[in-house]
Amino acid sequence: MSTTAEQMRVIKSGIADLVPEVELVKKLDRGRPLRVKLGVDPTAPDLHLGHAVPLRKLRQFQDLGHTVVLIIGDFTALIGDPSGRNTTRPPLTLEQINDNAETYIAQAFKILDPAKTELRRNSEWLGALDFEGILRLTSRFTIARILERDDFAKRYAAGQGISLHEFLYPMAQAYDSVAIEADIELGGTDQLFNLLAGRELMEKSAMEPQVCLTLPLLEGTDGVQKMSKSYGNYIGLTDEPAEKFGKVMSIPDELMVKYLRLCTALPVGEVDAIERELDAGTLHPNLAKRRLAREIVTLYDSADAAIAAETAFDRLFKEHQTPEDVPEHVVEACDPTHLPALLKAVGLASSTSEARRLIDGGGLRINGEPVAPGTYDIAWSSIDGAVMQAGKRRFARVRAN
RNA sequence: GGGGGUGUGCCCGAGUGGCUAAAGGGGACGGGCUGUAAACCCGUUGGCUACGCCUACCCAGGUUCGAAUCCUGGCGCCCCCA
Repeated sequence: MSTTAEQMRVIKSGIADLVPEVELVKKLDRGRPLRVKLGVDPTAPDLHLGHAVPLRKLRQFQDLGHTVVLIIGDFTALIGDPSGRNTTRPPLTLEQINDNAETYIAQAFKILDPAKTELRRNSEWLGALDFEGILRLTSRFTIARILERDDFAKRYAAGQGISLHEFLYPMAQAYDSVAIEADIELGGTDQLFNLLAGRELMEKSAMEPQVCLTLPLLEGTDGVQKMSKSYGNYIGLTDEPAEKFGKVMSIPDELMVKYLRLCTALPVGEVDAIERELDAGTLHPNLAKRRLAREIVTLYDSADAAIAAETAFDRLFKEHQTPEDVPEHVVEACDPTHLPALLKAVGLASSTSEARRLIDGGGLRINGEPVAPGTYDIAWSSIDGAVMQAGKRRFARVRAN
């Protein structure tokens, strides 16, 4: 195992906060593997790079020789983490939770080392609590303390209503830490309160309290909102390599280093070097971003897939050629063909109205040729087997059945 | 238990009887520029084989020539008092 100083350098790379740092140093100095906790909500079936951030950090811990305790919050999902939300979440059904948990685990092990991972579900101990146990647990917290949590405070002040069971979320999560005897718990910055609750509860339970490590929230491809499926700005771990590559290329420059640090397996020193070169202007941002996109595709798919994705990317955006794998649609031949209906049928537009807007806005090309605004009927001969392009990156080919 | 408020398009938010498919902003989409980045400029943003028709302002009724706007009942959310 490497020295404490070396470990700290890796651990601290890219993180938001570490409270308290001295305690982690003390724990590391003992030279024993730490129990590193991450609790996840099986609320979304598909993981994206945002979810992967804490998982990557866990992987770094594993590579340093520590043990990861991954807790599937199958019980807390019944509450739904209110963090960062301004409304109560609809609770999931047990079936949804179990299904989500399955896909979560499968995807998480694309990042984690199974040999150094202890997989637990918190229904194991939370489900065993009876009402008395719950009363004992809740007696350790005060309303005033809970209301210190930023999002609760805001919602309370704004009169938005907080369901009582949401108050229990931090306590349940804290109890997880007690149950598995965590040395350190990871989470997003919006999790700090919950992490500290775990620390406090451990102290009150006469245990050595866990250290809290927070990671910055990862902005999505829009560069503003945190990455989330509901904002449509996410890069999914199971996205097609070409799509993954393209999405990474579209992130704002300012986010590149953050992505390199939090989403790739590059050594800390190398990321530091890239950052310096970017700041100094000796490395072109576009090259750095390509490197980033390759790293990410390589990580989740393969090196070959990364090369193929980059080639396809250049073909499309540098040489302005149509991609090789255009989805083909078989339709009923019709002469003349009503273009809006066809675009809708092949999925290039969600409605005929939208299709018309696309045409009238000059956003439609057939075999690379722009279609004149107002062209709604078109001869079948000019579209049979042709590649239709909507905007810059959506393509479809049509054939008669 | 009592009193009050509020509910508009993807989101925020104007509108209090006709000129409203509904101001403005955000977002999104399309075009230009470019490194598919950012910034900036322009256009679009309910549906429909479409110079017209249909559906829309929480839901259901009603008043009216005409309602998102008025009335009745319901539902949701919020506040205050007890």
